[in-house]
Amino acid sequence: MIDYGVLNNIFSEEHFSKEELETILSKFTKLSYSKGENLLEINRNSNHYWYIEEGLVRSYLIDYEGNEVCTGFSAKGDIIIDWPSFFMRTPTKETIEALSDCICWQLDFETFQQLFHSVENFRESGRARLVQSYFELKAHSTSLITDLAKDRYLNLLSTKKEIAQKVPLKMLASYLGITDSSLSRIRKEIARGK
Amino acid sequence: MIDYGVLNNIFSEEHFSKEELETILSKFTKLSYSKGENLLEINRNSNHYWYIEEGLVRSYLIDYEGNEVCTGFSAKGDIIIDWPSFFMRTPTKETIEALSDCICWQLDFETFQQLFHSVENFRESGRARLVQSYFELKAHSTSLITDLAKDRYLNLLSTKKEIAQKVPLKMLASYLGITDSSLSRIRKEIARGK
DNA sequence: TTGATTACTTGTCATATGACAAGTGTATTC
DNA sequence: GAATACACTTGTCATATGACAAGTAATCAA
Repeated sequence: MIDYGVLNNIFSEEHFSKEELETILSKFTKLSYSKGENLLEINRNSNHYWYIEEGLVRSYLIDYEGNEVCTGFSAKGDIIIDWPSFFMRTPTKETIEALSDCICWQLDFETFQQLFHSVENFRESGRARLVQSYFELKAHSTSLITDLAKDRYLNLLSTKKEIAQKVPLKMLASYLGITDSSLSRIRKEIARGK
Repeated sequence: MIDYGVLNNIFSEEHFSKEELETILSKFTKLSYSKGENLLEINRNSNHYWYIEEGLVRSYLIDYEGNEVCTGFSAKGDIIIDWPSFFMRTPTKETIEALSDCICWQLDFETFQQLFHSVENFRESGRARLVQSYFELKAHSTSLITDLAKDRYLNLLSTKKEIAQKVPLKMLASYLGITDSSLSRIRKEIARGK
C-alpha cells in the first residue's frame, strides 16, 4: 500500500469518492530534487506540476536589469506550478528552484487534462486551486500598493512563518519589493521592538 | 435574429460548433448600466459576470485607511468578473462601477456551472480566460516591483491607450500605485518630452 | 583547516514618491 | 447663472527606500 502523504489531505474523502481517489492518486509520481536543482527553467515549456511532500521551493524571474525577483515560495503541502505556462502551453518566464532537498508528487499535463475532463470533482478542485492562487496573488499585489514594506514583512511573518524564517533575506526582500539592505534594517527595527 | 455583438468574437466558430454557440450565446442576457451605477458592490456575493459590449468599467477596493484603490479597468470586449468571489462563492472585496453608460452581456453562476461541466470547449475557454487574467495580474504585480511609476504609466499608455486616456487621473494613479499628484507630474514630464 | 562564496549588517548619501495645501479650470446641478 | 463639486496642477517639505560600498559572520568546498 502506497503512502500518498500530503496528497491524502489535498484529495480527501470529504470531496472525492474512493474510486475517484484511487484514479487520481495513482497518477502521481514521487520524485526527489536536490537543493539548488531546478524543477523548471526559464524559457522551457512547463509540462508538469507538483505538490511538495517535504522541502522548500521558490519561483523567480529575471527583470530587465538582470535582477532576480522572487514571485513565490512553496512549502509542505503547497502546489508548485507556473499557471500560465502550464495551461497556455507557452515557455515559462520563471525558474522554479529547490531551496532545500525536496520530495514532490508530480503530475503531467496530459494526465491532468484527462482527469480534468473526466472527473467533475477533480475539475472543481483544480479550478478552486487556481482561483485561490489568483486570490493570493491579488492580495500580494494590492499590498505592494497599500502597505509599507515593514507591514508586508510582518504580514508574511504571521501568515508564512516558516518561509519568512528559512528563506534567505535577499530572496524575501525581492518578493516584498524592497532591497536586501532595507529588509535587514526592517528586521533590526522589529527586533528592537518597533 | 439576435445580434450577439462582441460575444461573436469571444465565442467563435474557430473554437465551437454551431450547436455549442447556440447553446452558449442564448444564455447571456443583455443589460444596460448607467454611468456611476455599480454592477457589484463590496460585501455582496457575486453571482454574475459580464462581457462589455459598450462602455468603460472599473473595479476598486477600499484600503485600511479608507482610500479607493483601483484594481482593474475593462473596455469593449473585456470580461468583468471578480474571480475569487464568483468561484469561491464568498462576499466580494471589490466594487465594480460603470465609469460610463454601459451595455453588458450577463451570465449567472448556475448557468455557468451547467455550461462548464457539460461543454468541454466552454470549460477550456473559461479556464483559458482565468489563466489569462492570472497572467495579467502577475505582470502588473511584478511591474510594481521592478518598474518605475513612470514606466508603468508609459506601459499602460501603450497597451491600453483608451483606458489610460479616458479614466480619471486619480483612479489611474491608484491602479499604478502612486498618488494623483505624482501621476500629474509624470504626465507633465512626458509631455515635455522626457 | 583554509580559502572562497554567500548571507547579512550598517554607514552615507541620493532620489522617487508622499503629504498637505492652495490654486485653476471644467462639469454638473438647482 | 450662481453654486457646487470634481479633475487636475503645482509648490514646499517630509520620508521611505534605493544605490553603493565596506564590513562581519556563516557556510561550503577541497
